[in-house]
Amino acid sequence: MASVLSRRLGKRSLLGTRVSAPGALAEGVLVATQIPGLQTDLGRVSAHTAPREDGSCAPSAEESSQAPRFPSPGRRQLCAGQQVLITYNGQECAGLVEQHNPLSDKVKVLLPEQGLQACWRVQDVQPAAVQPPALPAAGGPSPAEALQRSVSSNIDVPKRKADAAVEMDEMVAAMVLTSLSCSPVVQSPPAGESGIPPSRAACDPWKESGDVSDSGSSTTSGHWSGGSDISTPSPPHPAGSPKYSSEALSSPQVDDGFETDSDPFLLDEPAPRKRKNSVKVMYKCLWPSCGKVLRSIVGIKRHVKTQHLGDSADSDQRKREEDFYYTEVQVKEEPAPEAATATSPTSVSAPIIIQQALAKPEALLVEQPALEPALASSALSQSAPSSFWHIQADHAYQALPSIQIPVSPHIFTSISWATATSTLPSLSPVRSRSLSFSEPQPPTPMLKSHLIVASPPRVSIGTRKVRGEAKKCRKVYGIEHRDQWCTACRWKKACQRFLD
DNA sequence: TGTGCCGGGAA
DNA sequence: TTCCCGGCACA
Ligand SMILES: [Zn+2]
Repeated sequence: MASVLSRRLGKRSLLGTRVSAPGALAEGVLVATQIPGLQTDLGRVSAHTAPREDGSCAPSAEESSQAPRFPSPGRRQLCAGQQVLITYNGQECAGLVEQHNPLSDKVKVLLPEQGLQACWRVQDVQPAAVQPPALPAAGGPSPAEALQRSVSSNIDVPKRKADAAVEMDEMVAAMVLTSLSCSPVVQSPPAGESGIPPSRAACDPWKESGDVSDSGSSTTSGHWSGGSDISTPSPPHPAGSPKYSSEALSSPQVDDGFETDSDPFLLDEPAPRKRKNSVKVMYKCLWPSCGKVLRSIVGIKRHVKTQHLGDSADSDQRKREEDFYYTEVQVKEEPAPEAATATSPTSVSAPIIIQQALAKPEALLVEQPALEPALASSALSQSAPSSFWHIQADHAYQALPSIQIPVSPHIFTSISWATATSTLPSLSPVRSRSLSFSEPQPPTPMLKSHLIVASPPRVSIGTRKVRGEAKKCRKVYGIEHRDQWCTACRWKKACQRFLD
């Protein structure tokens, strides 16, 4: 377990890196992506900044552009997303390369400041990098530039080789083709291993991807509660491959704690929102050179469509394509390990309860954060696995209700990364929430609702508890010595002194 | 029939 | 909350 724990932690910290990775993928050449102004158009909804909280993807998201580091000295190859300066209206303005056609030597540049997009000849476009700091024409350094400059200095220059990027492209292309030819559901991770680091190769891609998003909410201790994934295909998200690799590149660390479980009950649950430690779902662009992270699915789709697939996304194919270029990532908004301290009202009310001592540490540390409040509290208060507390104090009877409850198996929840969402039926939504138990559970769905999982399975509602054969106070002391009975017995309640 | 205890009610 | 008891299930 310990290992799991540590792993989990690692994962957590990892989160950020991963997100920012995409940029890295591009081998540092191209990079960032959007410009604030531009984004407005694309769906500003996204809080590109959100991920930043953990310092993760700050740079990659937007303002930053590593264009300055653009290596290619010789022939100018502009990459999408690269920041350039062009002369517009006799003025130099910063722009973003959207597309570079080497054949015609035309560069499609987006001018966020002007809010337009146009084609320039390559000669007319110069990488922003070349510009001396003060250069930014008339008005002095454009805010965007300044920003970028400062930010870029912090960016970790990706170690990836160019060929890796190329492979990525191929992979992606293959991916897309594959996806178009067959149902995404059936897809299996393409042999895109080429771009995947060895460390990664050994791991189950799906798990990997799943974990990525889930930051510490899942637990490895569990098993696939779902047992047989009803939707075997679901985990394999179309975008799996691209994403996979991109993440791999950025974060060698492996995460296998991920579990998917297509429990029908949970499928449609707005899990992310409910998480105590609020896991934010973001959508990351998987385009090889783009690491854009948007908050809304619509935004990301639009981004992919407009930025990578071309605006003319009208064909059915196109529409689908975009789905393959983004993935859902989950960003932990704030680590809330303290959640463990939050106790359920019931447990609090019973001072006698000592369960903390027996509570599995990992349960508290690991799953707790992932649990939704209701679950969390219940699970917490009874984290001692199937054990009763024998309270010596006669008055323990009062506390009985809370302690006597056989501890129900821990319920861990984890969010598997999901790309497709319910809005994309064609892609077979893979969003799922998995539940795992610390103890083996019968495949039978014992959870009618995740909210009631804490209810002790042992005490079947409506059925009387089978009377134990152990002698109770009444028998032991006899009616004549009723004063020696335990309180419970005196009150005709379940004996507290002689537990079964 | 005795025992164990749930559910409910009175103080 | 504390205490008591009706009444049911079970042995
Ligand atoms: Zn007793």
